[in-house]
This record gives sequence, C-alpha cells and structure tokens, in this order.
Amino acid sequence: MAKRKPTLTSKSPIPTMADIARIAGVSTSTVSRALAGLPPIPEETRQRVVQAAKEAGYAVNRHARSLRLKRSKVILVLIPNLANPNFPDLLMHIDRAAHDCGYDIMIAHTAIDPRRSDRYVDELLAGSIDGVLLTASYCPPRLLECIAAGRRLPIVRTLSPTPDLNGVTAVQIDEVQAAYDVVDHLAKQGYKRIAHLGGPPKEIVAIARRRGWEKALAAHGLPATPDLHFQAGFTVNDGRRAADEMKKRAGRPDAVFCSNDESAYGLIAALKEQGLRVPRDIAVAGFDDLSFSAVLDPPLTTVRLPRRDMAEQSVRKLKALIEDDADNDNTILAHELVIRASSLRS
Amino acid sequence: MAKRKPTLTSKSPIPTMADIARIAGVSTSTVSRALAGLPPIPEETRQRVVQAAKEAGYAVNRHARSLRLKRSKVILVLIPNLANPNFPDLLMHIDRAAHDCGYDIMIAHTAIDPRRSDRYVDELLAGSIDGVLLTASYCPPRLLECIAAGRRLPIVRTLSPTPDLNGVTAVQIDEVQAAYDVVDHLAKQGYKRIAHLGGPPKEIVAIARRRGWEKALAAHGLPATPDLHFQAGFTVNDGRRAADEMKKRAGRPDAVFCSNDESAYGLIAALKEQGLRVPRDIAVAGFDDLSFSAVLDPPLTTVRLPRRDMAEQSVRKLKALIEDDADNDNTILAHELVIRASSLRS
DNA sequence: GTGAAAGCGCTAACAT
DNA sequence: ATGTTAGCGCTTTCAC
Repeated sequence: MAKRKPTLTSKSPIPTMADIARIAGVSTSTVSRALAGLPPIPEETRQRVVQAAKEAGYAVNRHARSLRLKRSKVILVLIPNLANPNFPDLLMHIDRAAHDCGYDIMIAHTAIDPRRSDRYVDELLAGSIDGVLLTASYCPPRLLECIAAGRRLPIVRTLSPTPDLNGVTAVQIDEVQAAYDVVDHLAKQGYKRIAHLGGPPKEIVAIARRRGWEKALAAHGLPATPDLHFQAGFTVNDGRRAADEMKKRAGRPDAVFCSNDESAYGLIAALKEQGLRVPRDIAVAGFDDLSFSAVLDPPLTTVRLPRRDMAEQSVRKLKALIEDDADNDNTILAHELVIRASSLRS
Repeated sequence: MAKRKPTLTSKSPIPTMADIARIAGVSTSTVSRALAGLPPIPEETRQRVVQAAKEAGYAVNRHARSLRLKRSKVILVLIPNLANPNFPDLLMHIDRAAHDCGYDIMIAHTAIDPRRSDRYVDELLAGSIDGVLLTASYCPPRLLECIAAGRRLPIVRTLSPTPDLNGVTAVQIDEVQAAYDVVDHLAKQGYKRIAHLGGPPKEIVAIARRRGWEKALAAHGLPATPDLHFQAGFTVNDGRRAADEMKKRAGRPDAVFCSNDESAYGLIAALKEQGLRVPRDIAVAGFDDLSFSAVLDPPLTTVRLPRRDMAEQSVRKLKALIEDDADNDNTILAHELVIRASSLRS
C-alpha cells in the first residue's frame, strides 16, 4: 500500500459509516439515510445497508452525531444523595421515562461536591447535554446566574423545588397541604397533643411541612406550642435523638407527625426502647411513604409522594422544553394520605 | 458583511473555541492548550485566555472533544433494579469514584428491557463510551458474543458476577464463605435446627449462599434436610410467604438464615404476627446489611457487603482497563459478619 | 434515488 | 511560543 489510504481498512477495530458504505457499495449519505429509515431510499437498498451494518457490528458514533446535530439526546439528572430512599425510586422512573423518549441519562451527586454541579451547567450551556433535571432544592450557583440573566434553559426541578427558581419549570406536590392532611387525620383520631419532628430548618420542604402542621392544629383548635415542636432532621438518628428529647420534656405528646419517614423510623425504634407502645401510648406518622414503611412494626401512616408521576411529568416537561421550546410552568401533582396502624386509635 | 463569515459572530448563543481565540487574540490551538494547561504556554497568555473563556461563559463541547480524542470519559453503569437497596448505595460510590477519576457516568436499568442493554454494548463497540460496569449477574447477549469472539473490552462486573463471564474482570466477595460464616455463627450460638430461606433458584448468588448454608451445617454435624429449606426469593413478600409455609410444616426451626436482608424483614414481620418472638423463639439472620437492618426490631445479624470497596475497586479496574490496557483479573474482597440482636441467645 | 462535499468544535501534528 | 491545518464520524444540503 502507498502512503496513506483515505478510508479505514479492516485494520481499524471500529467500523465507521464509510466502512459500511464501502461494503454495501453505496455512499455514506445513503448509509446514513438507510439506517435512519429516511424516505427516498428503496427498501432493497435499505436492506442491503442494514445487513452490512449488522455483519460489521456497526453502531453510530454518538459524539459524531451529537456534534453534527448539536443535540445529544442526553439529559443530566442531579441527585443530592442516593442514600435518601426517595431518590433511587425516582431515578428509576426517570430512567425509564427518559428512555421511552429516546434520551439517555447521566447522573451526578451534588451533595458530595457542590462545585461539580456547576460543571454540568457549563455542559448544558456548551450544548453538550440537552437538559437538566434537578431532583433537589439545591441549585448550582452558575444556574442561578443564568436564570438571573434571563436565559431560558431546558431545566426541570422536582421533588423539592426551591423558591429561588421561580422561572424554572417545576413538578411537585403541595407540601403544606399534604402535611395538613396527615395532622388533620391525627386530630380526627382524637389525639390532642400532636407534636412535630421538624426537618432541617433551612430545607424548603421541612418548612412547608411544619407550616402544614401548624395550620392543621389551628384548624382543630389545638396548640402548636414550642414544647410540641422538636428540631430534628431527616435521618433515622435524628428521630432517635428526638425521642430522647421527648423523654426529658414534661407532658408527653399523644401523637407525633414526623417530617419524613426515616426520622419516624428512628423515633419509633427509640420509643419502643423506652417501653412505649405505638400507637397505643403514642401515635406516629411520617411523610414520603418509603417502601419499608409498609412493613414496619407497626406499619407507618404517611404521605405517599407520587414519585412515578413526578418522574414521568418531569421528563415530559423537559422533553417539551428541549424539543418544542415550551414555556416554563408549574405542575402540582396529587399526593395521597396512606393510613396504617401507627396512627390508629387502638 | 459579505456572503458568509468563516467564524461565528456574537449572534450564536454558544461560544466556541474560535470565539475565545478571537477575543483573546490568539489561535484556537493556543486556546486549547491554555485551557488544558499544557506546557509551552506562558502564564500571561494562559491567564488572558482563561479570562476570555470565563467572561464568554465558554465550556468545551464534550462531543467535539470525544470525537477528536476517540475517548469520551464516560462509563456506563448497568443496574438491574434500583429498587433493590444495594444498588443506590453502590451507585453512589461508583459515581464518586468515577468522578475522582475524571469520568462521568451514564446509567441504564437492565431489568426493565433487556434489549436495551445490547444497545449500550454497541455504544461501547462503536467507541461512544469508554467502559461498562455491570452490577448484576445479567449479561447482555451481545456482550457474550464479543467475549466468545475473544475480544477484550473495558468491562468490569461486580456485586454478583456470573460464571458465564470468566474472561471478564470481576470484583466480588466469596459468597459461599460469607454464608458459611453466618450459619457458623448461628450454630455456635447453639441453634440446632437452622433453616434457610433460599433466593431465586437460578440466581448465582442465591445458589452460592445456599451452598454456604449446607457446608456450615455439615461442618457442625447438623442436618440440611429438605424440611429446613424454604424456596423464597429476594423480596419482603417472599419472606412473609416463607413464614406461612414454616407455620404449616412440622418441627419449627430455631434459627433461619435468609438469603438476603429484605426477605428477612418480611420473615420477621410475619413471625411476629404469628406471636413468635425474635430471637427468643426463633433467631434470624440475613445477608447484605442494608441500612435499615440496624434499626430493625430486633436489629438484624447479617453480612455486610463491602459496597464502597466494590465500587472503588471496580472503577479503578475499569480505568486501568481503559487507559492502561490492563489484563482481566478477579478480585475477592473481604466481607464482614455483623452480629446484632436478631441472632443472639437471650 | 444517490453521491459529493461541507462543516459541526475540537486537538495535535507540523510548521514557523 | 504560537499559528496553520487536517481530520475525528456523522448528517444534510445541493447537484445530478
């Protein structure tokens, strides 16, 4: 062979479109069209190309395609922390929904290193990824700048949207109302001293759930006194600690609304260790409806987050934002109060 | 302006390297080098370029770069099912480890649609992604073909490697030995009728764990009779059903080794409903050490999977396979027996 | 119906 | 120390 052949020979391990073109005896444009199933290609030619591609083990190079099309069919999902059991479930549904729309997903944890998330906003701005799904209240600073600058970007936030991002499409539930519903249920069961285990004080959803508790108590003419509020957090251990605190304070509550299921798990475990029975001595309710809440002893009354709907709607909105240049909007999904033994009068 | 300008003007919303070059008054190669921090660029020039890039909100287009470099810095993680609590934890560690190595991760569920996983093998073959991390025993058929054809690909399998893939680098624990250790512990506690809740009969890990049970019983001169084996599965409900079956059979076991934590959860819940006390009437042990196992009532004795080590080693191996053309090998990680109240003699 | 050719944005020889 | 240039693999006008 002479100096250099313009096309790849069998030496190269990865077949390109040019290889397929040569094998099928057509041009690369025909291969491209045939593989894409585009109109002006007769079935006979198409078959020949498809066959050649198959035999050569050919697959399009996604980067070449993305570069050319200026569209990658990849969306990024920013996840604060997969250890929180809400996220795997959500992510699973996002994955399925995205693939149904022809998108692949990249993921990145934001809790580990917040600066990392800025890098991904850059990717979005650089056109390397088509859209971003925010599944937490945290918002990359770079993104805030863009919003402030009035840029419309394909971004959807779900699960616990922040108020900082009013211009950004959101898919969420009415957190205040959902918390209200739980506490309303407890009040209707006849409990009089209904305490609240608050989440992290700056977390937007924690604040909303606390507001729901206060509103429901007010509606039932019950006190929301400071001795009924316990500053906790979202972890099992926060729930345990709250139980210790509860023991110290005078006038035990007869029911507790926890700001999430995990803290309820810890609370219940610790209350039992104190020799109390749930719900006989003290009723407990949570928020999230994690899968384990149904098999807990006792099964936990809680609010079911519509994680599947959230995922599907989020992806659908994001797709519309990317492909149809849709407008930003806010979707409120229905939540569901799940009543189980932990809150029922014996 | 004349017909067409060769470079982009401010009209384009996305700045390219050419834009930065123009702003900084240098060529694109200088920009490329400066941004990459490559040697022969004086600090002064570099600063100017970096500044220009920053002000223009420039970010490299990953597809152009990947196309050029024939390397994407993306690895794909195939996850069978995020609903299984092992995977979020594993994925979290994989994400962190990958990013520490400069890789982004794409994920795809395989349980939903097995054919989808073939598509990703194509991507690997097409050079669109750099490597694949298999986190389950399922292996895409297309991949099997490649292995059979003797191709060496950057693939690592972990968590529950299959025997079909002997040529592929694996990072795992000794499942048989780990199961042996649990049952050995139960036997040493003095339990005589140690039953086993088997997982899905074709799951490689389920088979291994059963073997460990049999070996340990044999070592202690205890029977592994059919009436002590319960065909269950890996879900909470499988555990519940096993408890029903247990009630029917004569001669209740005094201890049960469950093939995973989730089935142990269901078993314990159902045993309690039958009025039995754990571990007083019947001891229970699991396998996996999910986070809830520590807060269960009673806390569950189990085997801790070294998920973090698995993730880190897997990523490290994959990186070596990709970048250093390393050889395939097998890594066995240490497991840990976690003894808690559910298995202790009262 | 099919092919030639341009060019997406980048990096790395190869000049200078 | 910096610029010029080729080309990664693909899609898509535009010609024929």
